[in-house]
Amino acid sequence: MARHSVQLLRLNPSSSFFQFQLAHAHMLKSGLKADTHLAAEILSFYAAHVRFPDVVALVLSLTDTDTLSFSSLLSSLSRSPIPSLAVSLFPRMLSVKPPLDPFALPSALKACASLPSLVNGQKLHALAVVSGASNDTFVCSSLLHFYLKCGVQAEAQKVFDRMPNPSVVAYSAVIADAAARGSVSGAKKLLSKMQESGVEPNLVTWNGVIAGFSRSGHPHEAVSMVQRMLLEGCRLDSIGVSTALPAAGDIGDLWVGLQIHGYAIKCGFEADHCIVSALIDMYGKCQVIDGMIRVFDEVGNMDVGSCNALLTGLARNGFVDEALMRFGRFKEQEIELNVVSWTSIVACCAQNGKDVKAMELFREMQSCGVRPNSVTIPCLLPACANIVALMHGRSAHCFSLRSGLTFDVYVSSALIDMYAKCGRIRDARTVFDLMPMRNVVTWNAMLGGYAMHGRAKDAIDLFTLMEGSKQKPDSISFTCILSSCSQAGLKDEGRRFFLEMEREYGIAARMEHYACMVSLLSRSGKLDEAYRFIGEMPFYPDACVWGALLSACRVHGNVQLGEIAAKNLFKLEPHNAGNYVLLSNIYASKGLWDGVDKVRDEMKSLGMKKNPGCSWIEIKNKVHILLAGDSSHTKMEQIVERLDHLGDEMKKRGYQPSTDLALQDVEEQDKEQMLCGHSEKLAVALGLISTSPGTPLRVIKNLRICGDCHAVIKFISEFERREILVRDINRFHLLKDGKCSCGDYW
DNA sequence: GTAGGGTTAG
Repeated sequence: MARHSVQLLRLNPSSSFFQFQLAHAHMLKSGLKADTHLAAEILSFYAAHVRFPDVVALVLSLTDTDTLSFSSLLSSLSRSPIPSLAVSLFPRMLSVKPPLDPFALPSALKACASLPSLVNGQKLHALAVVSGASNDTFVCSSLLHFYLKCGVQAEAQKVFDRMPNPSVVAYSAVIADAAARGSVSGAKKLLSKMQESGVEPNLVTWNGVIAGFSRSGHPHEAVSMVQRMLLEGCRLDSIGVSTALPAAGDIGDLWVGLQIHGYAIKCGFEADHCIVSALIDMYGKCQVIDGMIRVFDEVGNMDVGSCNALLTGLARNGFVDEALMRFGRFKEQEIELNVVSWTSIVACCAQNGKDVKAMELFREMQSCGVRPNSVTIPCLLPACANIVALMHGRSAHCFSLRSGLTFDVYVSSALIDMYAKCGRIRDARTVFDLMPMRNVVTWNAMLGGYAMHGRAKDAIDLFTLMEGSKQKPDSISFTCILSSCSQAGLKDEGRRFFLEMEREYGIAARMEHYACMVSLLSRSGKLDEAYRFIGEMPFYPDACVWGALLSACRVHGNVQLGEIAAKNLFKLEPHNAGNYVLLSNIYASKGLWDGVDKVRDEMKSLGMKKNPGCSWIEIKNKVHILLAGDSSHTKMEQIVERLDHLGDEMKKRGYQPSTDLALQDVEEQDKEQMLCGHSEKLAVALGLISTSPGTPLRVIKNLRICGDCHAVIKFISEFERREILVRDINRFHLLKDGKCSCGDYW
């Protein structure tokens, strides 16, 4: 087709999309040398109609692109939702003569930064150097931004250092980056240096440093920066307002928050979606529920961001049902809920004991077509871990693998924790070993897993590995290793770690470290030493410390120290019935029934009831709950029958029930009956009758496993040839062939 | 026609 026939198409801005496509098609088919005028017309049409892929297709099809303005093309493509399209034009851009339009580089770098694509950006950097453009202010600040975005701070620093007179933009970028890395002094020094060299910070500088401090956990610094910018004559713009509000919320200073709110109203910023969300968030963090709801209700059109902020604010303040109710209403109103909305509601449930609901919502979000991301998974997994829903946890693992989320440290750390808490310590270790990057949370999850499982040797080996790695142990790592030593009765090792913590790592011992040491000493029989240790603490011991001593007194039958520990606990935790029960058990084990009576009377007069024992067991993807002495389960008759049968078998083998563990002073036979009703035994029996022979069982209990149940389940593991895993409040017991992984030391 | 800053989920 001849050129004139194309022109016959008479393109003008009001031509239809079809006409433009037709012209494009003719150009391709006729193999015409580019008619730059026509091409430019088609290009601008495509760009104006957000048809960016068509733009690229057209440019790539042109044979003569000499006079094409790559800088304007790249500029619009780099700001498009698909910046990779800009990158796809690079080869063509480099082949034209003259090779480089000086205005094209910054846009091209912007595209590389937003992807981000380190390799392509580095090529552009090289090109800038070769073509002598590397001293250009625009090119330098683009390079700076690109390297910071790719996380290559050293390169960014080099670019900055080579700038003879850094611009405001360059200063702003490095200052914001220092602030975001949490370097308060670094950011402030740069700010001073900038002002000394005669460059005044502008709104972007201030907003950047405020956002950096706020996100890096320095909200006080962020707020003081707001005050400083005001003193220096800068006023907050709408972006500044939405940046400053989360910081005000984080320091919980309602007065600051109210002032910013008032200012926002004065400026007429109330309609800004980001500001509305930030306001709701601020009121939520300051626990001003009515303020939060008022802001939400006053916005005319519903924005997902403000809905999400409201859900989080409600959850944060314990209004879980209200959050669920609102969430349901948002769905009915057909608000386009996004991944943040779903993650918020999953987190809300998981953090407030609604574990099953959290898992249901996780499934629902997927069926609504919303893809969970690297934040959703760590929010969900603790719910699976809590109720040992291994199948659900595993399916979240599969999802993460398929979506490439396991590379995220938070996802994998949460997986380690989930597997460990579901009794799959080896799976936890596999996840750990496969991780390309680990942070302190990862190491602690694995160490904590070993501690829970009583695998002291593995914990010590891993701890040694950690000491030799780049990641140094923190206070929590030491809690894990001390707890491992305490579980296994490794007195000398525990002492060594305790000393090493302060001497070599400069970590001051906290309450939980003392509690571990007290537990370590007292449970290995050194009760007096443990008591002396408490006396030498640099601060007042809390309930965990006394609790460790009290439970060791029960194991060793030490009445005198038990009474001292209990007396302190009654003062610290007047409403915790568990402490009364423990003391009573100590008396009962020594046949001191007067003491038992006294404790029972005291409990009665204080209106206290024993916390009921409760166990969970997952059978075929369904979680069953069993309460001590509760006969409401539909299969209770069969459960009791099975336990009776097992009891007979045990008696035949000379087994004696350990009756000293029952709370009350009752007839021997009744005591035996009561022990039968413990929830962990009921759960195990339910597992036995509901699964095929040989299936391993996993049970969780809300309290410490009772000594009699421990003995009975050990027997069951051998008699029924079952591997039974019991997770109690403190640790795991893996019962197999009549033996327990805890070595009867717990 | 070229560079920089915002809310809500861990």
